[in-house]
Amino acid sequence: MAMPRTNKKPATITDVAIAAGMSIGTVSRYINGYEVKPANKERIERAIADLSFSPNALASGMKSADSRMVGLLVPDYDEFHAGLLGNLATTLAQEGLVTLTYCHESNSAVAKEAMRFFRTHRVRALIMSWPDADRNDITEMIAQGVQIVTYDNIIDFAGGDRVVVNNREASFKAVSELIRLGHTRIGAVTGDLRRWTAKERLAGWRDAFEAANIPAPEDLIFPCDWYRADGHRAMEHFWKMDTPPSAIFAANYQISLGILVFCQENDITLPDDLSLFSFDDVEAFHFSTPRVAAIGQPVHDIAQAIKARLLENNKAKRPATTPISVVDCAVHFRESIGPYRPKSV
Amino acid sequence: MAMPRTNKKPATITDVAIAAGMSIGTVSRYINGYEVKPANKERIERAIADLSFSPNALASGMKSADSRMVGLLVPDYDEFHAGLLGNLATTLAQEGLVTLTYCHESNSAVAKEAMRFFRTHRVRALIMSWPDADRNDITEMIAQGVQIVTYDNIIDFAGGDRVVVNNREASFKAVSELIRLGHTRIGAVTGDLRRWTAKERLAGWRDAFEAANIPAPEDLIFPCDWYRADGHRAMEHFWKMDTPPSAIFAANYQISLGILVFCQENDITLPDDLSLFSFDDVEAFHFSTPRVAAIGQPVHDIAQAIKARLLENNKAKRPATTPISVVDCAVHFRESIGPYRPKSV
DNA sequence: TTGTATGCGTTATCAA
DNA sequence: TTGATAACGCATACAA
Repeated sequence: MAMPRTNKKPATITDVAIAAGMSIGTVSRYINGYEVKPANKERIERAIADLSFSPNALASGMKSADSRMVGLLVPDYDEFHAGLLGNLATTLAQEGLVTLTYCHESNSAVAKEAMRFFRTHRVRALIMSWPDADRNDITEMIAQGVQIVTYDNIIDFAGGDRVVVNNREASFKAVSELIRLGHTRIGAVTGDLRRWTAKERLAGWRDAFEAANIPAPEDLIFPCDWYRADGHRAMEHFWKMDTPPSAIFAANYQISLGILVFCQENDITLPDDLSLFSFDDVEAFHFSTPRVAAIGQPVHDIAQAIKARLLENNKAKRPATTPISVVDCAVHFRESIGPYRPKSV
Repeated sequence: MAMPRTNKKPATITDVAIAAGMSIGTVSRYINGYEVKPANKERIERAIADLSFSPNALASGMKSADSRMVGLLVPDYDEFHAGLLGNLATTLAQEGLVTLTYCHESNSAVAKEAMRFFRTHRVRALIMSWPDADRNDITEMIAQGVQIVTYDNIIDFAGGDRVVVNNREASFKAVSELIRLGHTRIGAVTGDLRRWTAKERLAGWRDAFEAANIPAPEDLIFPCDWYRADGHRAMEHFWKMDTPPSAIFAANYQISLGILVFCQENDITLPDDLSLFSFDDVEAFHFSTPRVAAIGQPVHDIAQAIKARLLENNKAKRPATTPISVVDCAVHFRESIGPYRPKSV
């Protein structure tokens, strides 16, 4: 029922002090966990309950010049980033930290606006996956003591922390398994090769061939963007080749979904006609037939690593021992990969 | 590189005023969009750029008693809620509003903490899906002028706005289609029947039978919780029956996934052995074989409806014309449903 | 159109 | 251990 808004103003610390019959200093100290006389403590607690007082985080943040907020800037609210956000927000809340989110959609203007937003809100730290971030914004924030943590991205500015997964090694394992299964024509749908992650994942693909002493099929590298349409386009391209790949390594899950769509449309059966290994493990891969082999990024561990960085740097005020944390991925072999079999014509 | 944090303090509005050679009042007005002399405007703009000043949202929010933050309290960061968050955060950002998130995990203690959190941060509005919310918290917040919007949930307190989807009607359509296909033994895996949404969806199931003049098979109602395990348990139960259902209506996607798992495990083929219609449409349903028929909640529209509520109530300061917005779901018929065929023994 | 001055709810510094 | 008081950065009422 939309009733006229009453706007009873929230009780302030002064109200509490008056109700409890003491100075606001004492109340403030109680709230912040300093020692007060047990008798006073009780009276304060009762006053707080009576007035249903809750401290004003804005005022406290303004005075103490610490907002206790951290920003999270993601390209997208896909399954991975939603999971990251969830884990991060929850774990940071336990430390009394708030998470502000912004989604840049790979759009510079939006990202710029996001930076403005985070600066305006005086976030104490900024966690982001945005390689094109404006250098001026970043350096300005760092100069002001904002901790910058980049996730799975390399930006070479001074003062930032980095958390990454072992992209290269995990990719190596996946592709090596394909090679072990007898595949040599293994396509790589790389994602955006201007990005560090894409480069690393492709490097893992190369490593696998090198380790197996097989020349890497450079003609099967398909550079593109990160989306479904790219996976689909890659398949269109591959399937027109004289010797198409017998297996594919896809650099993220959206690309893989695009590949799956193409396979559906063209009656390509996994793993008989094609083996597929994907970076990123999503729910859809568990319910497709066959289930898709995938490299899972451990969202929980990543969130913990980021948190550790934040606390370490803020609590101890000392430089991190190492500026980069590496988190290991899980590699799941599933039914979408199978032994190489020569193409029946 | 972890360098010693410099902590250069951010420029304040006073700094800007000095640099521009005028009073902070003028600068403040410029920032807030009031008219200033063009000449002054230029000087202010330059000063702001030189100092790379960004206004302190905490201070401004404190002064104006409006944090411009809204809270979002969700049970989970699943595909649906992640989508909602994304849409909401993006659309609200366009209005200069910040979204704070908290996930209660259906846990009272966590939810309680979330309420404390939102009150402390003086959110101007709270969007939530939490039927067990503490009445005292709610009424206190409403009294203080916080707008409460419940999503797809009914809490009967005065002063709240509600946004819901047409659960009952959409369910009716889905089940009617199953009946049209010849099914009469249609199971209902209901989710938590203490919840309004669950009741509504079950009511839609009943409506369909009534409209078809068929007695509803009450023995096929399986009350449970909302998770994968519940869908699995439901199937275990059904499959032991003398006359098991030939079709199933599942009240959310997690339940459906549990059902899919059971079918995989027991070689139950969709739609030959069983038809499945699910509430909630997720990516996994598009990539399973067969694709799962589902009712999609239009996350974008829901976010817009919520936004409309927020703006309406805050801009015009008048009561909403109606306290409840209904958003229509899309009903997708897909290959997981097929004509009834008598069970071959 | 602009300047001045007050106060928002806290924390922190200083004496007591 | 506590009380009084000065900031914190900004918006705004009022005066000019």
